[in-house]
Amino acid sequence: MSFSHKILDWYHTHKRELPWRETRDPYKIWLSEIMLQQTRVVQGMPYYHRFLEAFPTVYDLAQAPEEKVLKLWQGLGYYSRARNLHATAKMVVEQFGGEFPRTYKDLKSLKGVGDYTASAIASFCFNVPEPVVDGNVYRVLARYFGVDLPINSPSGIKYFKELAREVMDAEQIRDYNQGIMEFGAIQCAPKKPYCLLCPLNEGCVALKENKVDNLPIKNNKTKVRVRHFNYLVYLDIHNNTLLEQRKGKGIWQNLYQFPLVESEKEMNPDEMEHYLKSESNLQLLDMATPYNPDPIIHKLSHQHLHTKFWIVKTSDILEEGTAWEEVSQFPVPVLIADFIRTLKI
DNA sequence: AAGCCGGGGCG
DNA sequence: CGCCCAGGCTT
Repeated sequence: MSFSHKILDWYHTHKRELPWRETRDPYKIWLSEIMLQQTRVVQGMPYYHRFLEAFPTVYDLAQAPEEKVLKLWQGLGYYSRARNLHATAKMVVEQFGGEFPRTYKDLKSLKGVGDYTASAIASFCFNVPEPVVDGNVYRVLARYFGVDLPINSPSGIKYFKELAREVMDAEQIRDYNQGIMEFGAIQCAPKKPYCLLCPLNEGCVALKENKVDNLPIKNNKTKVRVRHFNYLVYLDIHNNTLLEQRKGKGIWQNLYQFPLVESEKEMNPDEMEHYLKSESNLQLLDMATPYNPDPIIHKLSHQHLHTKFWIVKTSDILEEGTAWEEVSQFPVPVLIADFIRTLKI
């Protein structure tokens, strides 16, 4: 039996029942695919249901304010996905008459839709014979065929895409694509796959050559950058505080936060006092006090944010401020959301 | 070609 | 603590 037929057989026996597998509606498929980029199924699932409830159609999503989209996305990470999701909803409504395009090429022109996602939507919804190559597929192909090209090198990416196209089942592309990903997620797992009862163990090069733990190959380990954040949690006598929206290039674009002072090293109360006296026009009631004397270390995949929250009480009225009760309405990073939850006014 | 972009779970 | 997750965009 061929590689693809073994995948299909395994899939029909072991597939999980996932909501986006019960439909061919490109809106729902697209939504699920964007959410599942670099995200586990269990993590994305509740967001998927909440989004469909809030935005039943692409028109509802297109008409929503971006803040509402970001708020619903809060906690899922990689927020450019949410901004691109919103932009694409508008594109579909305005340029495609509310209907998703049906070809790989047109799908790939949508914001946030790259090679994988275009192939996924085209094959799942419209039976277009395009192979999907995600992290699962890289692992399955690298092991089964014994490919040691780095999966994140241009030559590796090209090679795996061509290999995926050669071994796919074009006649059953929807189930085959879902099947090979599911096989990678469940059976050919990253760590400790149970090769003893794998239906593909007979032809698996990695198993034969004892390379299962060494494939796939991936280089360029990301190194972590350490930053020191000081958030100024202003409070006036009405319990109003200040929020600002993150602009520019870096992390958390368009999300909200308290006014931020970034420093080279951890700041102590004297340094903060000095900073506030020189940079702030507000009348302070007493010294700024760190809510957490030991920095909270918020870990992103490529940055460690050593963070102190400073309570800054002022006798002035924060005219541009936000009532503390309203703060939780804004889309914020998890770091901020956790703090808001724990602070008792 | 390399870097950047979140948050969570697991061994 | 490092790796991985239904990747994509920017430089």
